[in-house]
Amino acid sequence: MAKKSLKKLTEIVAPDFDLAMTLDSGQVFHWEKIGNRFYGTIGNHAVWLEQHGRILKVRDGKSSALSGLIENYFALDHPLAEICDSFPDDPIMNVARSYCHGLRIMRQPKWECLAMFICSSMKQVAHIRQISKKIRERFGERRKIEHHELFTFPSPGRIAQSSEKELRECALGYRAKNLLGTAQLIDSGVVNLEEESTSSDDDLLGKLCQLPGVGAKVANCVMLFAYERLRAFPIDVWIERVLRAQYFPRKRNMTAGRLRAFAETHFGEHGGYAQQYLFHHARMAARANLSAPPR
DNA sequence: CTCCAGGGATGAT
DNA sequence: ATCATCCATGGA
Repeated sequence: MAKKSLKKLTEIVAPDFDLAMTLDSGQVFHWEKIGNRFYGTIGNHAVWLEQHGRILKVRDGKSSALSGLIENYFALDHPLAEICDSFPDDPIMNVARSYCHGLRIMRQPKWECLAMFICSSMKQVAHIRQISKKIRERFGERRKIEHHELFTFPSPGRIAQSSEKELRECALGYRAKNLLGTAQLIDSGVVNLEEESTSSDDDLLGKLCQLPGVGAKVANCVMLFAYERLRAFPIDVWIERVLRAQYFPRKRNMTAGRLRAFAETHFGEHGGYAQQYLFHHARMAARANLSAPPR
């Protein structure tokens, strides 16, 4: 009885959910796939997850059942069918919608999401994942789950008391100064990420854009992935290419501003979901073209 | 409005 | 083994 393990295996019913696609869609960067399992942290909890059809198996590293935490993190309560129905009915959107079945926009911890998207600027997904790993290993807290070692994401205070030099050693380059500056603003209380939960979309965008290293694209990612602002429509080069090619193939002088205005009205109240589906589909199509290039 | 630094992985030669 | 490419932000 004394030796009884505190670890728990939990099963969660998760219909309309694709764990692998969700974790590989460029919204989160620290999950590691080993065999059929995905290892990672949710806040301070280390877990692994395994999907079998509509069942999600979850192993917690310490104790306590975590179904509520998991359901919230992966937004299993989002009415996905309704959301997909709200997308515009046009050819590229229809392809993306059927390709991305089960892809959900997660609810990530705000600071962790903000910090990673500051690090993401001018980087490709593979490299962002390495930066995430290095920051965690160097500044995070160690957690063990079975024989695996995972690290939590360090607090703003922990980053604030590090140095630009140390951060540069995590391959951040010029982003080190931005991450440090933002961590200091949050740690000192000048900016309170939790308090902004009640701000309007416009106010939140404005607040986020005041932080060093945060422009419109990063701010919109954080709004979408951590503040559940499902209208937020981040426009990066992938999405810009899709919008230009699919909706304005012959217009040479579509400015960035006009594209943004179009996106905000065309994709509706769940524009962020539509963006994520277009983004993921475009990336996967490009990946496929590497082995079978056109012509 | 345009131009450009910036860093490290990844793909091409 | 080098060379080109990918890319958000911020400042000139």
